[in-house]
Amino acid sequence: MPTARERVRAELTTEIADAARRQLAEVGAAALSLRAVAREVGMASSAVYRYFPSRDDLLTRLIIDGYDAIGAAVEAADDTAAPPEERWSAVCSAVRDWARAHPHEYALLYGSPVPGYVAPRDTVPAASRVGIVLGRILGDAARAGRLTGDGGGREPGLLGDAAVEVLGQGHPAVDDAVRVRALLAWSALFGTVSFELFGQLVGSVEDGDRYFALVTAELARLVGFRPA
Amino acid sequence: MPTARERVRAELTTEIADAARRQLAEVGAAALSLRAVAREVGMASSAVYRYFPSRDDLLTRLIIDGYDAIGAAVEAADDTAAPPEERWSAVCSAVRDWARAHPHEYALLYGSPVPGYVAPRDTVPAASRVGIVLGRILGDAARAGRLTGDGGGREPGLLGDAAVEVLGQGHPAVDDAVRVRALLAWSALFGTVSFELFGQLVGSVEDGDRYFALVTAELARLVGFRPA
DNA sequence: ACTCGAACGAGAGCACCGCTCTCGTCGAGA
DNA sequence: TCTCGACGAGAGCGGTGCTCTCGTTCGAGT
Repeated sequence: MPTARERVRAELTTEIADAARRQLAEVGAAALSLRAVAREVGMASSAVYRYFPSRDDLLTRLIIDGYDAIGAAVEAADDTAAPPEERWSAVCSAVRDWARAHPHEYALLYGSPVPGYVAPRDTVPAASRVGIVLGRILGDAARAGRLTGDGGGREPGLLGDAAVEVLGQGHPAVDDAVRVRALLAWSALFGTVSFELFGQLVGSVEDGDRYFALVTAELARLVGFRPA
Repeated sequence: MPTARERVRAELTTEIADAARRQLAEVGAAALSLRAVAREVGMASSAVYRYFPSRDDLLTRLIIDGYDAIGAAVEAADDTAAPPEERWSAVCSAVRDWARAHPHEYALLYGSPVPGYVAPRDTVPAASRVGIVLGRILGDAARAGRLTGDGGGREPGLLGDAAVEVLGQGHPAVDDAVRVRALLAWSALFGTVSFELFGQLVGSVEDGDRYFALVTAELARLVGFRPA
């Protein structure tokens, strides 16, 4: 059971993180100032260091929270009773919607890493949640016979254990070629969202919604989902 | 003809930009310090402002130079005499190689935009070079009958004029569905490179070279290139 | 119940940053 | 030759991350 001191410490820690998240949403990660956060919560800047050893640690907290937030949004959007194609497009839309609602947080998660900053191991589980949802859709589709597989096999040394475990595990309809296509679809999804968010498609795409719908359908075809 | 004064001014401008590029390669964009650049070229920091009105203008110069550099690399890698599939994979590899050789520059170009920074119009032509090469490959393939098109048509309001002009123009084998797939392949290419560079694929992909080769082949299939 | 040490908040200070202003110099065109 | 603009240097302003020191306060062990 936590003592009173630990409780108020935890409260203050989340209060600082919340203020930091508000500032992140306003000015972005690179302009996030620990001193301004301290001002917002009414502390001396030096006092914040009792709770976060450095600005990078504060950012790490925001990164983990961000991965958890987009992971939760994606999980909530995945209706496991729906057919794979619909689940796939729902998950894609959830990613895009979350990114558009939280552009600075998205940039912090999937944009250029802050220079000199290396993600601690703590971020890995939270960061995996989106990929795990995709893997679950893939696995369910394979079990339901809704996945067009090559029926090939493993290509040793190509993929890591994490990818194999998440993507289909040992199901015969999911070989390494399918896994590569799934990773490609995942990368393409985030590439598309990033391009839209970072303005790389300005002048080329007029109707972002329609374009994105076509892209998700194309990616579903690539992964191998097929209608019942 | 430029006066001596203009000449030495231009020289000093590029010398500052070169020093900034060196520092960019070392510490990244967010940590790029105008004062440090000034120290490297042996000036007072205030003197640099005679050549670049602000740090953002210096970054803009680096961005334009970066787009030109990756554009030149891609153009050099495109052998117009080769079959479309080979040209496509060569261009993809050129993008990846340039990105791995200049990670901080790549992050500056295709990562999160520096907060508060909006790309001036000057950057657009340089930024378009890579896309133009892709469009040229697509158009050549269509003219040579090496492109599997839907034979559909335009979808008004979906794509911008820039995309239509660069991607296939009016060739019947290139309709808007093909253009969407080309844009998707373009986004997927940069999504893949970004994920590799920013560490999002750590643990999932062991052999980056083989994975990338498979990805480019898959994307070529997606775009519709077919062997002779 | 008391004590002692750890946790805490505040303040001053260091080195650095982007940027502005002023001032002396120097050189090219009128 | 004179003049005015371009130039470089320096000081300075407000901001940053981070450290150190100093009282205070609170809680756990005796």
